[in-house]
Amino acid sequence: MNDTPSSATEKSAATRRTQILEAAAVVFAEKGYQRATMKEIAGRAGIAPGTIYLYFGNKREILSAIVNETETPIVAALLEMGGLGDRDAMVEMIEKGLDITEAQLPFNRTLFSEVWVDDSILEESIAERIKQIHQLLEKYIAACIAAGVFRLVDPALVAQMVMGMFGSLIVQAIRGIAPLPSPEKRRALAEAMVDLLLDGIRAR
Amino acid sequence: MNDTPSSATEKSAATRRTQILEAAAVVFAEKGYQRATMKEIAGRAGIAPGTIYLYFGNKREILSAIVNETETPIVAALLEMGGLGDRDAMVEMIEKGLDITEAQLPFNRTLFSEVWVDDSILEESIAERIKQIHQLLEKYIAACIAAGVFRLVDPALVAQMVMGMFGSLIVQAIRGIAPLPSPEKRRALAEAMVDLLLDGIRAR
Amino acid sequence: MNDTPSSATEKSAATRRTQILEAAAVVFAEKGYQRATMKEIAGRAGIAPGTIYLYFGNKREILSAIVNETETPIVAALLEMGGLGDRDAMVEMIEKGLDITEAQLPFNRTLFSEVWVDDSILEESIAERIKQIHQLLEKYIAACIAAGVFRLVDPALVAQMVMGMFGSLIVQAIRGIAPLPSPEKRRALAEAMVDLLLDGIRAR
Amino acid sequence: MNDTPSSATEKSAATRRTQILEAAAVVFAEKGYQRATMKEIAGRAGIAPGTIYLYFGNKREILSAIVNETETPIVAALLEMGGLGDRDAMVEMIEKGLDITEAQLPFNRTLFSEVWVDDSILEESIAERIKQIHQLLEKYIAACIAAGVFRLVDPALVAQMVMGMFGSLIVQAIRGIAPLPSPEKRRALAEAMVDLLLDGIRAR
DNA sequence: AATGAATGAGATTTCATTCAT
DNA sequence: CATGAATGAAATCTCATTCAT
Repeated sequence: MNDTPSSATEKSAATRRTQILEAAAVVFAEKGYQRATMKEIAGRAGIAPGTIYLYFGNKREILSAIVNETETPIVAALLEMGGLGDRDAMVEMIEKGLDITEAQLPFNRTLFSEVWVDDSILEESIAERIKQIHQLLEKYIAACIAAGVFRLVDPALVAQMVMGMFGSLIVQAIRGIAPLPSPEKRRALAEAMVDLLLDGIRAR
Repeated sequence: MNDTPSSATEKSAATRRTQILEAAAVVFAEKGYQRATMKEIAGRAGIAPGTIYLYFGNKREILSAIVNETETPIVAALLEMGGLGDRDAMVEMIEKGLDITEAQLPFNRTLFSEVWVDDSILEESIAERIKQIHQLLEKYIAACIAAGVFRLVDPALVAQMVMGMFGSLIVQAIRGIAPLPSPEKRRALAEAMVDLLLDGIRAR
Repeated sequence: MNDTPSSATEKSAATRRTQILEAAAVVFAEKGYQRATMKEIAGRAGIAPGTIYLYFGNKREILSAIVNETETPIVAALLEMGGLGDRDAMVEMIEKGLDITEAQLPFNRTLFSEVWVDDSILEESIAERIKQIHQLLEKYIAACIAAGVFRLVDPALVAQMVMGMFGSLIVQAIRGIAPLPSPEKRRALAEAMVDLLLDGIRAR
Repeated sequence: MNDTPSSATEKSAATRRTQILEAAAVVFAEKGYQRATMKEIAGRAGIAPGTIYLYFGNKREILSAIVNETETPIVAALLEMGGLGDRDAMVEMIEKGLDITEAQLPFNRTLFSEVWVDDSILEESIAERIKQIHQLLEKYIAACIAAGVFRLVDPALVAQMVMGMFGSLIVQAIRGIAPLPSPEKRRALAEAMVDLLLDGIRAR
């Protein structure tokens, strides 16, 4: 029988593509899009530079692929969220968001490095997703208000605030300033966040 | 052998430095650090590329200078904040923050484009400032709790949330997705943010 | 482990070679030698790139083969030409030359694109043929002079002029500036050319 | 006073441009456009590769510049030609054409190597010139016919034949197969060509 | 014999940096 | 001090050729 696939040769086309995307995501995350070189991406993927061009037309296309082909499970999670204004549902939602965030760290780091200055990618993909999340949140909040569970606030503003809260966590983690809390502590964090959001900070 | 200052070209060393920094900040903001060329910076500053090297050792040094020499009036503003848990003081603080944010948009955009992937600059300067702001906020919140104006929350968490809320506004403005609200509307926004923070969203 | 010839893929070695040469001639004609890629040649031939190397050592060898293995029916035609100084024979010859020229357009275009700068191929093959044609023409003209049908002119010069006349037609057709005249008009053109050559343009 | 400019530094912008064009013309003529490398052009011009890009946007632009900025004194010569059907005028014209041809050999060789497969350049510039020459010749011939000096021939056909005659000389010289005749012999050649054209080859 | 994915040398082009003026 | 032409290292991308299957 054959020996275990040890070299780059033994990969299907789909696998090779993924292999390149994964290597690129890592390098982009480390160096940023501009500083990342095709040579380094190839090296990290264990293939020759030219090989990349069998799967992607150019460097930019790799970035697009990363952006477009990476799933956003956060959206799926939001869609499934039930229980209007239910504290437990919200806590679980936030906790799930933290888990997803951790899984997507390299992806997010890539985004922030280059997409930031590339309007075409931003407009096409990222903005779209952010808007989607924003709208889902807004709708949920509006529904809670209609149901009398939340008081009369501006749903758009609250949605943005919630995303900002999340963003601050992501940014820190991406930048390595502070790691995301360990899985065990995430429930506590999620509860604190939800309580803050629900009841504010004013003493009563 | 000529000596009489004949044109507006005559500048003191300090002025010339500033002139370069301002031009660079604009170009960095538009193109990102990597895509910005020394030629364009020089062009925008109205001088020759070679001249830049009389004032800065290399391109990176210009970025460092921008980061390090740009003031952060937000810190000063925080230090002056009085009135523990006073709604009006908080509203005014937030409003002032929005004004400062607008004034610093190009600077912030520069940061996000490159500093993001440059640990040396980040660690040295940016993180320092962010921590400073964070600590000031945290201290203020802790004081409010001690004074019995805020209920017993985690000051660090609240500080981070507040910064995240702000961040979400800044990010949108930097990216041009949505402009900052006009000065007239800022007070209303600030009030909504403060009320949200103080009382939460739960109906009562 | 399959073996039964199942498709039209089965070709004898000679046929496969020809198949490649034909595909290459077309691609060379369209793109020029340098711009033509092995992949495109393979694609046009309906085979894989690697297969080409079973029949040719490298790209250049394909070009050589095209040049060397393509017949020059013009030479055969010249050899058969009879009737010293006979207008009809000359007209028919020229007409035949036009037909052959049309049939060889892709081949000629290939030559002009690359052989032009490749002395080895030029010297080996092309120059040889041109000289051959030149000499046949020269000999014919000399014979006509000896027979008293042509006046005393320099046979070499006339041969070159005749080839130049032809060349001007070929070049235009190759370059697509003006198509070769339609078969019906070719006789008229051939007659005009022959009359021009025989009697010149001076009014008498 | 200063020593004679020995290095590449001592050139005005216009001279540097010309210097690059001349080097490129030589390399293009030797290798053809595709095979010519920027590195070699730079080497031949005695400058660094990057310097070329201070004067030309890309490789193709160099070719265009050669094509467009090279004069065609042949047109000027044709315009000045007097004496309808006058043998001496025609002889002188042809002789001048041979001189010009020699002076433009590298330029012409460049054209043939690449322009051949580049329709954009061909259409824009070359075809234009060829047509111009063709029309001037045609007009001249038509005038001679009208004046009764030439018999009733197709002016377009004769123009094309004349250009073909010339072309055959040029091609040989460009390819190095046979040099152009020495200046002393050019008058004899020109006379032979004119006589051939005027009186044909038929014995009388 | 045939395949076609992989290779990697080499080409074009960019741009931070230098230095003679 | 200031200039800006020149540099040349380095990046992206192409494609003839190889070779395991």
